[in-house]
Order: sequence, then structure tokens, then C-alpha cells
Amino acid sequence: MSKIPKILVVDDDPDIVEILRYNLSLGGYDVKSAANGKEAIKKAKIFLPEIILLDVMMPEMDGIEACSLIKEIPSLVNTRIIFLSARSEDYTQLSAFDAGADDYISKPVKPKILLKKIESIFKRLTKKNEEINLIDLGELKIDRNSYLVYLKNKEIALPRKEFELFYLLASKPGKVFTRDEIMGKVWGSEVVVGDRTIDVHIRKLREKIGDLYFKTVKGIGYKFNQ
Amino acid sequence: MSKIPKILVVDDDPDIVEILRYNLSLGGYDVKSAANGKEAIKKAKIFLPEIILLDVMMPEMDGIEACSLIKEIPSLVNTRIIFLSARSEDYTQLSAFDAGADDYISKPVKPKILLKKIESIFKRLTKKNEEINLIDLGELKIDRNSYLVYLKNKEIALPRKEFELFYLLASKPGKVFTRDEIMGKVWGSEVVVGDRTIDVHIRKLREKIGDLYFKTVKGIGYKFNQ
DNA sequence: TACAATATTAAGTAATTGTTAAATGCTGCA
DNA sequence: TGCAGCATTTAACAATTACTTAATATTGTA
Repeated sequence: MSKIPKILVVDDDPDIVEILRYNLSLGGYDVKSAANGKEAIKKAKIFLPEIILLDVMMPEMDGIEACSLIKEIPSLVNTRIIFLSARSEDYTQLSAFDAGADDYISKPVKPKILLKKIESIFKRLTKKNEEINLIDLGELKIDRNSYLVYLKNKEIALPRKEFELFYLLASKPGKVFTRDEIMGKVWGSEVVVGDRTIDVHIRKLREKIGDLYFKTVKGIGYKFNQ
Repeated sequence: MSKIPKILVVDDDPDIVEILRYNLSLGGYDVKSAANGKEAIKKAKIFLPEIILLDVMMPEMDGIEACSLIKEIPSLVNTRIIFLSARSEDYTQLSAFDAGADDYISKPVKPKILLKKIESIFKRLTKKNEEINLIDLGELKIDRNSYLVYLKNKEIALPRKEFELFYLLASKPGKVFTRDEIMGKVWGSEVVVGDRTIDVHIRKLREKIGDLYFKTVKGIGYKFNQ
């Protein structure tokens, strides 16, 4: 994952939100916030964070319920949830983990501990994705296991060459791949095909995935943009 | 088991059903309910839950009788039944276990205890399935010991090669197995057979199990879809 | 502007998989 | 042992899908 990790902070206390936001921003994360469970779900669907910090006690919808609902959302299956709670009572922790929480931090939150935990979760996430051959770009997921692409919850099946090309480009968002590089990695160095073949495949991807993801760099090659 | 565990709650008291449903849903389970024994059996056949929570005292058909009947249904042999009862009298518990109950909880039900029990049952189930070489996908069960497949209550016998192929694909639903992988694991790496052999076996499986379970990924291989 | 690179289409070609029937292989039992 | 019956493989061909090309249009940039 070569993008800035996103974290959604959910707490009804604006002071706590600010403390967390400050520390996480310093840690290099892209932080957004919500004040209750309902708002959290709405924002999470759009923001697609890798991690959600969720307060247990909140008005409208508590953290446990929000967590359960979030775990149901397909585009957020890989999102980890960390609960925050003033009370470190057994009961709360139990329900939290049952609801699908991935970790638990007691208030008051110590920034150092928080950052350590988050860092370790990201490491685990990255490692897991590499193991299962998944490129996870939030609204776009490319799964080499099933040879499927998920775009905003929509499942898209791609033919082999298109998939390989897409996987290559998306493996390094922003990097320009030369035509030679693409030729070598997707077609193999022995194969000889005409000049327009790559263009046609790019075109198919643009049709299926979206025009603005694929940028032509004239004279050089192509790159994938998130 | 890579799916959401299913639980059927059976009680004639709507309040109790709701309490249980709420707690189990938070626990991440897929919950459905029935108000009496008859309804329970009907729904269980379709829903194919891993666990049934069964009230002992019910109108129409009591829990004990329902339990006995459920235990007779082939597609529900692996379903565990937990009895719920207001009375913790010896007599009731005895008949319950005679009827094939797997556990017993006295009312009022404490959510924490309930969830713990259910969790431990699921753990046991999963472990047992692994031990006895059973892939349990709900409406589809694949039993390596008897070389039998159970599809929606129907028993299907498969010849060795077809069975091995099916077992391999179903061991990782969604994953695409390349032809090489299939060849190596089902036929063995030394064996050399023609190109169309795998196709023919897939075709037989499609005939016997169902077309839509087997997806061709052209240029790569095949995958099993639930 | 001019020209080289890329985009776009549709159509042609190649590659892969599906289907069928028949041939072959295997196993248990009389 | 031989044979019946099922399992497995093969072979030939059909169908499908992926891939490439060719012809033409468009774009970006020196």
C-alpha cells in the first residue's frame, strides 16, 4: 500500500476528537472524524478508512452497534476497528470483541501507545494483503486470488491480459510504466505484438474501470492514478 | 468455514426472541427466528443454521419433539441444538439430552453466557469438521470420508476424481485454481493426461452439483463459488 | 502547424474451453 | 479368469472468448 493510510475517529466529545486528530496527523495519517455512530457509518462508506477509532459510549448509536453494522458493509471488510472506552470493564470489552473489534484502548488515550497500536495494525494489514495477493486501494480492490476487481462494491471480472495489465499499473500508483516495461511484464519478453495492442487494452480498462484512473504519458507510457 | 454462522432462535415469546436476536446479531451471527416447533422445522430446512436455540415449552409442538424431528433431517445432522428453559428441572434436562440436545441454558438468559457457549460450540464444530474432513458450506456439505456430497438434503455420490476435484475447489471458495495446480493436486505431478480431461470432469460436476457453482476463468483455471 | 504518438473501432485471428461419443482402464465378483 | 459395469481418458469438433491487427481519427507538443 503506497498511499496515505486513512483513519476515522469517532467520539461525541470534540476535545477527544481534536487530541486524537492532532496526534494521528503528526503520525502522518489522513484523519477524518464523526461525532456518533450514525455519522460514522455514513462517513466510513465514503472515506473508506483502513482504521476506525470508535468510542463505545455515544448518543444515538453506540459503538458496539455501529461496529456490528460497519462489519456488514462489503467495502469495509478490511477496515479494522479499535474501541476507545473510559471503562475497562470486562463486559464492554467482551461485547466489543464479539461485535468484531480488532483492538481496544482505554481512555485516557496515551498518544504513544495509540500510534504503536495503529502502526502494528497497518503492518499486519499490509502483510496480510501481500499474502493473499490483494491490492487494496479503498474504493478499488484488486484480488489476484479470485481474479476479480471490486470498484465501489461492484464486482468486475477482467480477462487475463487486462487483469495483468491493471494489476501491474495499480501495484505502484503514480509510477509511469514504459511501454517496454509493460510489454515485458504482461506479455513476456519473447512475445512480439503490434504497437496498438497495449492501447487497446488500456482502452478496455478505461471503459470498465473508469477513464480517469489511467493517465497517458505521451512518449513514455501509462500510469495509474488513484 | 468462511461464512457468517447462522443461528435459528425458536421461542413463542416475541420478547425473548427479540432479546436473543439483538444479542446474537451484535455477536456477528446471522439470526432468524420461529415461534413454534413446526415453524422451526420448516425454517431450519431452508435456512440450514449451524445452531438452533430451542425453547422447551411451546404451543403446537414442544421443543423436545421438535428436536427429535430435527435430528432426523439429513441436512441438519451437524446442527447443534441448545435448549432454553425457565425450569431447570432434572426431568426436562434429561429428556432434552435424550432428544439429542447439545447444550442447555436456563432462562433468564444472560447474553454473555449465551455468546460464550455459542462461540465455544462453533469452535468445536470447526475443529471437528477439519478432523473429519468435512467441508460445510451450509446447503452444501462435502464429506471426504464417505465421498459423498450433500446438496440441499440430496445425497450425491461422486467418483474419486470428480470428488477430489470438487473437494479441492471447494476447500477455498472464490480462489481460482490454475489448470496446473489442479493437475498437480488431483492427478499428481507425474501423471500426464490430455488437455480436455479437466474440462470433462468439470462438466460432470456442473451436471451433478449445479452449473453456477463452477466458474471458468479463461486463461487461468476454475473456481468454486458458493 | 505538422507530425509523431496515441485513441478508437470494427473486424479478423488465435487461443481456450465446452461438448459429445467412443475408447480404454479398472474393479469386484461369479 | 473373464466379464459386467462403472470410471476415466481421449479425440474430434463446436462454441466461445480473448487478443491482435488494421484502418482511420484524434491529440499533444516541438
